[in-house]
Amino acid sequence: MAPKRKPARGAAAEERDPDGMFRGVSAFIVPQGVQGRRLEVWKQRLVQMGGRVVEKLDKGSAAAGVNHVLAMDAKALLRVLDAAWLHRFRGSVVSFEWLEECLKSGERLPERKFTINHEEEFKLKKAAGNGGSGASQPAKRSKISLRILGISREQVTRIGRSIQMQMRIKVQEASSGGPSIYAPADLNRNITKIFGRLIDIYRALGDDRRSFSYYKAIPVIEKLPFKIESAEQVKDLPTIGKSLKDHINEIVTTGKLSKLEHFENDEKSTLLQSVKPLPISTQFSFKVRTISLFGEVWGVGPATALKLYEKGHRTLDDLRKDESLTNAQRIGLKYFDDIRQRIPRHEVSEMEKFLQDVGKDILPGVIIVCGGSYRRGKASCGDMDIVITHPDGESHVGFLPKFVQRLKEINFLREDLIFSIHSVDGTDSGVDTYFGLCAYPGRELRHRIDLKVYPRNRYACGLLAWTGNDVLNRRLRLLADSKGYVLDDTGLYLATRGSGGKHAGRSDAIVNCHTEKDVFDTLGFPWLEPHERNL
DNA sequence: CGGCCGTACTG
DNA sequence: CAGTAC
DNA sequence: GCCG
Repeated sequence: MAPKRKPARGAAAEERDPDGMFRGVSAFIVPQGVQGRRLEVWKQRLVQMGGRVVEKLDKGSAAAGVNHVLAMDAKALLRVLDAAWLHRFRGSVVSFEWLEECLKSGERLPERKFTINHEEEFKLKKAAGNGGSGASQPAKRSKISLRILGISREQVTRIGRSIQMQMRIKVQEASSGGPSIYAPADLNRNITKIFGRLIDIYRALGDDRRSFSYYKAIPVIEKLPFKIESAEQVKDLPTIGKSLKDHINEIVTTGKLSKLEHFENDEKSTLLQSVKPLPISTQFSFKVRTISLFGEVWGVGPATALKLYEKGHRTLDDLRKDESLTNAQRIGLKYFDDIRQRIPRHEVSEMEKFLQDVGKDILPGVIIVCGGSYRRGKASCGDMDIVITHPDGESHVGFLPKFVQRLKEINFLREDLIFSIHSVDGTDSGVDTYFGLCAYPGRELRHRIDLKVYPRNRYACGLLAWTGNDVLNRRLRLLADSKGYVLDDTGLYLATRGSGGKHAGRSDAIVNCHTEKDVFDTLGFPWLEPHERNL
């Protein structure tokens, strides 16, 4: 991210003493509970005396060198910043009193006495009302024995599943004890629920970009410690622009969103609408739902889902009869219900161990790690992402085929989706890939599993990419790009830009990164433990 | 207004 | 190549 | 959809 600092407005008029008492202070100011006029004066003073005011806090990443957060009190503070962020924040969090006293006395007073105890306030709030959630995640290896027969068969509504599942998980994790860090719960469900539906609708229609905009807004809204009652409270939140603000306004005033009603009731509002003048009816909701359902089949995306719908298919059973499906799609269909089931963490843990045992038998020293949401500490996983390498840098070659074969022999791997080998010929950076279905030993229920084998010198980037989450991946890649690199799961490269502007390509040589930390360091991104990568 | 991660497999 | 997936 |  290009470090664009915005000089505090008005500071230009006065001159600035870089050695003033606020030298080194880089502050974000929570503008609540204080008059704007007064605020401006403070900002001005701060800057005049060597400080810096950061106007916008880019949450998620460590906000551009901010080392002070100033607020009226804990309450105001938590209105704007979420507890999790504050918990991670290493600088001082002090009340405006500090600023006032410093200005009054003319010297920089110790900050200790003015520290805002937000942790305490948060706990109080939590105890008082809605249950907060713990960002606990220790996730030690649970040595639970395997004879657990029941598989939770919660019937997830087809529509809105992704969001709901995310929430469910969050709640699940929350219930384990530990120091309470983390954000509030359900307030504003009225809004996020509707956005969740929009996400699915737009995704089903193939408008991923738009879908993603709603997707990004949800966590931002969820983190708010209060119930939104007016669009005003939300107007300059990141990810919430004109349109979303209007949506929120409508939802909080009328309780619903006409746009969504349209989508669900009225055919004519569709984006996919072609020439035919379809009769107004409740068909759209049905169509969206159906397309959305089809799109949940592995290998079926928006385009294919639409084609299938227009062919007249309406149910998954209809699809089963269709001849045009690819191999993988057929498998996805056959095990549709299986794949949908989430895998309890302890089972993933056992399967990881199992894979390690089988692996080292074939190739001593082989490193096999389960990445994905499992590595990020989640309580349950949608699939398993297995990342593999070997310390010696060469004997990983040819491992995957043997591994897969063995895993099939012992009935762990069941169906193939994709299988490609490059370690031998050296193409694709020598990365071998297998996507398929597996079953927990002794069961038939299928799970999605991905196996990726990397040469040791590319392993760090592979592990990083396959641990995710996708938001972090995107952020890192963007950051890499801004710093003249190209990052993907096979390595970190020096970008070779053509004479023009755009990314022309990348150098052949990878920047040496032995560990994930090396990648973070090279990019200048603050290190995040795997469990901190749930952005 | 254009960009929105970057790359590989399938058919 | 478009579509899909990660 | 949002952002610069």
